[in-house]
Amino acid sequence: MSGDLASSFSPADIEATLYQKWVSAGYFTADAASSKPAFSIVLPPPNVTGVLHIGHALDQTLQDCLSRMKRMKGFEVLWLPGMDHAGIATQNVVEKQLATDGKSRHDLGRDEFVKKVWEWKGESGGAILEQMKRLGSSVDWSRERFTMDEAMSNSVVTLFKKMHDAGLIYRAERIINWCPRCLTALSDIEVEHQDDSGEFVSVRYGEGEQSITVATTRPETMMGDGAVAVHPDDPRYKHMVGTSVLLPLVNRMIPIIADELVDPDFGTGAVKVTAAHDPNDFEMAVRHNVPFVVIMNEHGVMDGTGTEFDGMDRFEARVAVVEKLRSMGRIVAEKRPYIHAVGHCSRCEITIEPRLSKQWFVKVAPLAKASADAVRNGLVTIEPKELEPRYFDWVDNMHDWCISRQLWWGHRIPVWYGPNDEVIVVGPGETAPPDYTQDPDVLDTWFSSGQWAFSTFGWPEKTADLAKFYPTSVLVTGYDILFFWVVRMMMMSTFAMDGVPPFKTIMLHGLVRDQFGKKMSKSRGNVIDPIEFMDKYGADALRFTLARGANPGTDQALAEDWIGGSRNFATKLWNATRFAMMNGANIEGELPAADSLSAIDKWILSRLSETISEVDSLLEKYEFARACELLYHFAWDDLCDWYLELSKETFAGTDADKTKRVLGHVLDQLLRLLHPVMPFITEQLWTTLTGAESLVIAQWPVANAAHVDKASEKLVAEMQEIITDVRRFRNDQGIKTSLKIPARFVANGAIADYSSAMAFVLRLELGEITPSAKVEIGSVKVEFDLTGSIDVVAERARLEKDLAAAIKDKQTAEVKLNNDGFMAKAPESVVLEIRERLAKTSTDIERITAQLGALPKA
RNA sequence: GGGUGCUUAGCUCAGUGGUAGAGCGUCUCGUUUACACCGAGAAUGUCGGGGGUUCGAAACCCUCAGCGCCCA
Repeated sequence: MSGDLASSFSPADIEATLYQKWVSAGYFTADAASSKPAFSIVLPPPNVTGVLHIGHALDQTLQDCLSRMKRMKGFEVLWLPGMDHAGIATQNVVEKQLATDGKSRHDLGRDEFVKKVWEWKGESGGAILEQMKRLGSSVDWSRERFTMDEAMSNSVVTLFKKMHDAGLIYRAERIINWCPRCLTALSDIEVEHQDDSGEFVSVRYGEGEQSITVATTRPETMMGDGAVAVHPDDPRYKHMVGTSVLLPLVNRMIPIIADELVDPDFGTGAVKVTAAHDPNDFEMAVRHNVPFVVIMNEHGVMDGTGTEFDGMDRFEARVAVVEKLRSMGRIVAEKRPYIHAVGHCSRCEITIEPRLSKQWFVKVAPLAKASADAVRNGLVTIEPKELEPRYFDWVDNMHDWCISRQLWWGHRIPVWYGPNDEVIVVGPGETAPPDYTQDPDVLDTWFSSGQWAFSTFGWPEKTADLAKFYPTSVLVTGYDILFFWVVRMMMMSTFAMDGVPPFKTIMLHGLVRDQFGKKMSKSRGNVIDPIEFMDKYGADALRFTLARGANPGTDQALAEDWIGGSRNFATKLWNATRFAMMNGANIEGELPAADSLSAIDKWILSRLSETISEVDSLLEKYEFARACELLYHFAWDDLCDWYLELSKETFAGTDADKTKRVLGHVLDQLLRLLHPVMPFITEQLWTTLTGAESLVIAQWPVANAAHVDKASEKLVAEMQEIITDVRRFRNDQGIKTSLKIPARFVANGAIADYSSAMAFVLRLELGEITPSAKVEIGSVKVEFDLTGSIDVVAERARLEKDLAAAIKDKQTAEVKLNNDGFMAKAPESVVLEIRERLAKTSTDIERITAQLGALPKA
């Protein structure tokens, strides 16, 4: 049967074929009518413009691990894939394409442009989904969704109307984040704050007694000032509150107002109030009836001030205004560079301009409260729990959400305006009166992706999918989008689904960083391309590395060397399975009864049983890293380095049937356990070993408690100690590993039965000998007949090192046992353990001392 | 400024009260018929500093220092 496995493992030879096999067999297709319990995950939809990056690879590896494990556990698993239409990002891509022909979207017109975007999507969009297949993601392709699909659109319009009717959507004139390049409003989360180098200028307003100095980073907006504000308790300005000062450049009188919002310790303690161009100023203006003076157009160009600055870009104007003020002697102080946080468009990086405009908003307070309560009441669990405070911090302090975008690519706002300013929301299947016109804007992308957990199941129709798979079992995503997407999913789902949140658990993982823990970025040149590494090392190696690094909620560093290490692990599995099969490992019939097995067989079954229960419980707790670590060491250390080695003597003999069966069982179970993390290689090995159809639909291992055998574990631990010590002796003595040494075991009890197994591993020739050297471990003595004399210096060094270690251990134990407090208060088991340690070290010291004394003088 | 983490072997990180661990790297030896993508052996840590609690602290508390992230 081993002929079925190539002599070396080549991932590229099996991956694509196996994936195709799984998809064709329909293993990933969920059945809503199934009687099995449901386990569902919706894939956080990647942008249609995106390519697979290492973060996706991590995210999907973890989701696939869970999906595959649950499938093996007998759940009806649905992992639903799809993509996000990514409004601004996608529109930008297509606009850029048009620009190469010197065209803008306006040259095409709205309908033509949207058609163009769809064309682009058909040709180049969604490359990422093909790349997912490389990873082995077990998603249900028959249910692939796109946030701009008609069904999604139906959901979006229905929910918009429902929210509007509930008073949760309103239209208002507010200061919003405006991108002067994308020419659209943005929500708070689409703005990235960076520390920029700017300037901080103090300008004197007014004349003589009636003057006040304001400090600002945005002098160019002063022509839009409607007031100057001070803190009500500020003694410097108290007498001026209620009076007016002259606003330079435009020569307008503006009032001095008092507002708590002003920080008297900041700058001069007096700030200009530019109601139409700053969110804080806007708030103050509303409180004090300060007029809104608009001085800039949508492109960020000065407009309507009636000064020479009209027509200048905002940054040009900033310089020019300060220059003019300086010539007028009105600049009191200047500070450059002044480092402060400035908002940038997350899509094009241009500086955001706060802009007064009429937009649609979601009133988030009641939604956010329901979302917070769902977690507080335990309806939804956040894993790891340490990230809960971050979640609460966010949902408890949320601003209303601006959802209208001045774009063409997206779900059009289902609002129509009548000739006399009537406003109606047109739901699915409804039509607006003929003389009405639709709002030209589209909805924020998050408004549709926020519905992903139920719109994908066919809501608002009462579908079988919805009934079976909502709420989803777990959401797996990076903590970096907790506030972007997760919170929106929570809010919209909980509202739409009558209080049932979209998932039972939110499992948050960290970011993948470079080998030094630095953020990956194009400019640093430290970006790891998952495709490149899958080509080089195989998908399983990449997946194993990522899963092994995935400690809950924390970032992980990733280096090519470590992926190489996982590839080595895959190769190890391959070779071990090949070797096992060459030796007749099989799964025929029942496992032999425990009392008929050797201690070595019983030991590996015991270790297997422990590994199964630990790995299972760790995976259920989303402890991927620790689960992988256990599997790695069970496979490499216990199975390969010890069990296979210790079994070689048995395989060389005539009574190997039971061991062949045990080995077959252990491999069978191990491959099942590893399958969720390393689906390809395990499938190949397991189907070869068992001849069964597929590991994808095989059963998840269940620990057999009866196999746990502490006595055998202790015995094998003793054997390991003996073997290690003899190896060290051989090594210190410079005896070639290939050289067989005549030797004899002097041992009593169970350990004596395994002399030949140990001798095989150690390359000792057992027989009656005249000993010329020995190694003693506890009560076991291994004597050797070395033809020449031994290297006394090396042997003395070895023994002295052991002696020193034993003396040190003995002292630590003595100190504890002589400590009255310890004896009085430490639990009995601990005291017992220390006593045993003392006894062991004492005999060790005696024995080693005697051995040292018996050594010939150098 | 508000919040929240982190500091353990050369690097990246596990380790929630009982003799300090892993992977990668390093050194020595090795063509032992699964595997050199391997095997065997070895070296390496006042667990950031200081104080405290405790019979016992890498772990719990206080404090200082340094680094990071999120939000403003």
